[in-house]
Amino acid sequence: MAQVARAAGVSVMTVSYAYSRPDRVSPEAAAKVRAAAAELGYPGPHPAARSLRRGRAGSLGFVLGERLTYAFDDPQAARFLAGVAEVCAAEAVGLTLVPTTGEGSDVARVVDAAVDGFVIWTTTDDDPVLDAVAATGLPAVILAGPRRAGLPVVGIDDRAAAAAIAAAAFAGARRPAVLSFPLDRERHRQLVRGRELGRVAFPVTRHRWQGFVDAWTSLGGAVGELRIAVCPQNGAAHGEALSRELLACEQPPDAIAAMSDELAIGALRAAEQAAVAVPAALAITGWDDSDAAAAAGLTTVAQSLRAQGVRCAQLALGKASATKGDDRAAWRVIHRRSTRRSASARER
Amino acid sequence: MAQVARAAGVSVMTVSYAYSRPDRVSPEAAAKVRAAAAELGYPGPHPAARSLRRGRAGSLGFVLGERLTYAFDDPQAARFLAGVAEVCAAEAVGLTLVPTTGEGSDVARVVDAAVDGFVIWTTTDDDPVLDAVAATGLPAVILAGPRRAGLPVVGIDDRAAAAAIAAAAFAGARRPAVLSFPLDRERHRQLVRGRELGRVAFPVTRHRWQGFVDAWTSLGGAVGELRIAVCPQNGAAHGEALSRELLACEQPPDAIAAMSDELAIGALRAAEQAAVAVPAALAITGWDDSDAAAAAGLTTVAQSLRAQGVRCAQLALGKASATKGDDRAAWRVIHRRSTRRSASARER
DNA sequence: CGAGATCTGTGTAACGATACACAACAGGTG
DNA sequence: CACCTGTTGTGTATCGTTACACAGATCTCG
Repeated sequence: MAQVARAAGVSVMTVSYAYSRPDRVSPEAAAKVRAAAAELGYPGPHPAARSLRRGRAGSLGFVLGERLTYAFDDPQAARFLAGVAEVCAAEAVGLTLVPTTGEGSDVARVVDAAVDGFVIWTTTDDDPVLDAVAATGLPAVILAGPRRAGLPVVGIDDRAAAAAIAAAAFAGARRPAVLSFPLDRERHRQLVRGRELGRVAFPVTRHRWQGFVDAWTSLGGAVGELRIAVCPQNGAAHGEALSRELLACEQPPDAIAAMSDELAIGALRAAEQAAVAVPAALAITGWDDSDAAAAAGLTTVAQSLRAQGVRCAQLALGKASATKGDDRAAWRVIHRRSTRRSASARER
Repeated sequence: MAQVARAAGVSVMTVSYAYSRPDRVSPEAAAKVRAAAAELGYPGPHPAARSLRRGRAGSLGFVLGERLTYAFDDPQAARFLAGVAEVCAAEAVGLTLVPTTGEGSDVARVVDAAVDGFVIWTTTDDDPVLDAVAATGLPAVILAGPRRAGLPVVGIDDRAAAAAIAAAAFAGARRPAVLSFPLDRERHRQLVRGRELGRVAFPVTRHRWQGFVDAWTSLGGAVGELRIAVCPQNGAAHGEALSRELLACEQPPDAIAAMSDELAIGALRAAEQAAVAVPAALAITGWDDSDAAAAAGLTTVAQSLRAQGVRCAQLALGKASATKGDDRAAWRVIHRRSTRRSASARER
């Protein structure tokens, strides 16, 4: 920059202003600076130096407990990130996906991210990444996730929503089952009975599970009767595989509540292959009201992950102020033909 | 850092080494530093300062000519980004999505991104963002896009692949049509005849179009007979809407070659609704071999955008060296039941 | 016509860290 | 015991900007 200043016959500050606040310099001076810069091949202010001096990075950090590619493998994450990205674009701020591998050693990397705040994808209660983020002292918002002193949480009331959708799924059922997200980072794929579940490290999974239990017990059932199929990841293929296992059991389920539309659509496919009638012999519910859910006629929980992404980003960038307590987003159950609507209506 | 050094009774350099190269200091010194840092609430080295001094940012930039949310709205972009993210995670480097709105003024923002290199999503030939990226002097790789002096391009031979898939789509057809990506940033949604196309600013769209023309003319047809439906964005809903328009014409097409599986799946839906038999009355082809294409029995071009993402990221991070000329990825046509396979075989 | 407001240009002092070179000391070795 | 090697700790210089305060020139307006 000093060289450009010399070549242009002006001071460094004039050069600096020519880039960062063009209205602060005369058109002539600006022209001289541009010419000198072009001559010398000066690429403009160095981002790191600018960021150091200004005290802000011009980017929002996004953190997952999972390995980084998860952000693009899970459709729910993509919907959420679209909302985050929307705000970033509007504020002319970058979106930095902090590199994570899903192993423990990532903590240090969080600290190395040049960002002005963090949005944290829902993770386990004890994820060390949360401590690392908190240690930076930067504003951070957690999606639907574990609560951490001082950090706002955005999300819906998963337990209540789960109870509401499960009421539709389980009405008139005798052998209910659940297609679940992972319980923790270790146990990834299995079939369990409701009683044998043990500790569930992911708060979202835990809350939805609790809601499903609420619904079933309030219909007069026992926790032990609920079967739970844990899918290793969100995705129709996983839902299909686990549903096939469920349907191959001696006493196949007659109702499946899934924690996402993708898993539920997998269940629909498995039912079709096994020639099981939906909803007559098997009621199925999803979660999220994706386009595919609408096309498939799936009863589901409508929530806008995109809107929640927007909210998280605004909070993390200080463009909105936090509400007292959690930031509860709206949700509602959408009844479609994958559940025995009339039966459910009769029961009430 | 100076404060921490004083509190710990060591020099600043010892503190610095304690964070960046723990093996360089004795365990005792490291412990003293940790203790002092915890005491003072020192959050660790400032990323911008570190980045300024070290001369690297620890992040890879991703640039789209479109508005930023496009990265999560287009399934193809998501697949590609998953590959990019994979490399970033492995190299412990961040992935910074550079904010763009799709308008002209974004150029300055590219320069403000603290990154070590750029991966550029396919864009128009004259996108000013390309100049801005080139001006930074940082390594940059363009996906399938316009070629720019010095910047490597990664992609498949779109023209050849388009000719190959269109041969399958158009075999035995009399009224061929194309479901296209946008032609340029202005004209977004329309039905055109092959002749009236004018300049196509997106190289990918142009090359595929040329390939489609190659195929049709080599079957003895004329360019003017080819109809082209320009979809405003990649997505099944757009493909469906435009296909409906095509099928509602006086002389509906009997073959549709789409530039993506998503568009093609929209065409399949439109055909179903209009009760048009596929492939008997209407052959349909896609592009990309997504899971949905396999499920729908769609004839398509298999290419791995994820692998191309990996390649781009490695090149941009200097983890692989460029080949001479373009970096051509592999592709092949997968024949499924959406085209008249036997007819096409007979023709040969 | 003079007081005040506005515009434009300048010098200095940080922002917070690390590369490098060197010093001090420990231990191993012939 | 001199010599070499490896380990650990330390100062200094520097990375490239921009905030701030101030000075001079020009403009505005009663």
